[in-house]
Amino acid sequence: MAAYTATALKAELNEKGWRLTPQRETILTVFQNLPKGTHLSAEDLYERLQQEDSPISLSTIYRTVKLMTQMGILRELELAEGHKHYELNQPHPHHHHHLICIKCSRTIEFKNDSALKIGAKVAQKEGYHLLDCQLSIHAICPQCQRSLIP
Amino acid sequence: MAAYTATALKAELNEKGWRLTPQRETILTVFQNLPKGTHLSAEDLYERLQQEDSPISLSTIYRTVKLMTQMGILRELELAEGHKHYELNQPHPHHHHHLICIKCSRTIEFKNDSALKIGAKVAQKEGYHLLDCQLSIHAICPQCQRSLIP
DNA sequence: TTGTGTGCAAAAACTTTGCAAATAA
DNA sequence: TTATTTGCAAAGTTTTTGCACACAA
Repeated sequence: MAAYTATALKAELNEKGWRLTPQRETILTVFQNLPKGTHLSAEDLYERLQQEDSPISLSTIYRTVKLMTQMGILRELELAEGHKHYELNQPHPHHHHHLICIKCSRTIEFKNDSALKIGAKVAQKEGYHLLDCQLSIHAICPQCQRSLIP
Repeated sequence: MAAYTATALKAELNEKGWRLTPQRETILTVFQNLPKGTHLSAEDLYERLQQEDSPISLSTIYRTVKLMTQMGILRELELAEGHKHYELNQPHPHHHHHLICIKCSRTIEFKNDSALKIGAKVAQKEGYHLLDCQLSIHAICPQCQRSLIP
């Protein structure tokens, strides 16, 4: 299941002088066990851990998701107004993009290899080290097109 | 210069029962006169209008950029931590994407027709009404790769 | 004339930070 | 041992909202 083990996480952290803590391991595990298509906000993650009786403070959650995003382990998604969502940053065959309704936030995931290739090419050309590549389509879903509510 | 006139804006607003106000017209003009590659946060726009002696309240600015984004006139960019940036949502030959350094926010714009085409195709297939399509590449720029600061 | 839009101030929502205690290496 | 990490509480930032007045249609 785990594409990325605690051992690998530890190695990568240590390489930069950071440490593997139970909190970091727990958070990684939560994301690895999430059903496909699920993404969590910091608050979601906080509540989920409380319910699972492995509470982690909100500060630590914010610090950890930021760290993991910068390591390329998580990706930060802008799916709805007001807060960010996170999901595992998966490699090629699982990598995907999002079509998002700006009215109701209904989101559809889709895969597209060329978008990913374009991203890799542009990053390489400019000498940037690629972390994540997202094709985000902002649109209005069929239901909201019909709705009269602004 | 203006790809989109005040008259066109008024027509589009009125169609939905909204009104063309001086504030809305001013904000559209600011974006139309922005040099290529410039994007403004709500606060940037607020300060700029103050300096130009056409002050508009922050609330109105937030309300207006949101409205114009939902109309497809502006696009909302997630270029740096903490706040959104806005720019004109321009059609085909001017449409572009962003390569963003997650450490220092250094941003490079690039054009890519296929990314735009993919976006249009996916939206159509799902029956969504397309507003904006952004290929966002999150990466670390050459300078920040060399830097030792975490 | 009438319902929409604005500005103000206050509140809300989300995220970050300082610090002392805990802990991974 | 010692520098990193955590949790807590407080603060910071960005954005939204309620309301009375102004104003576009």
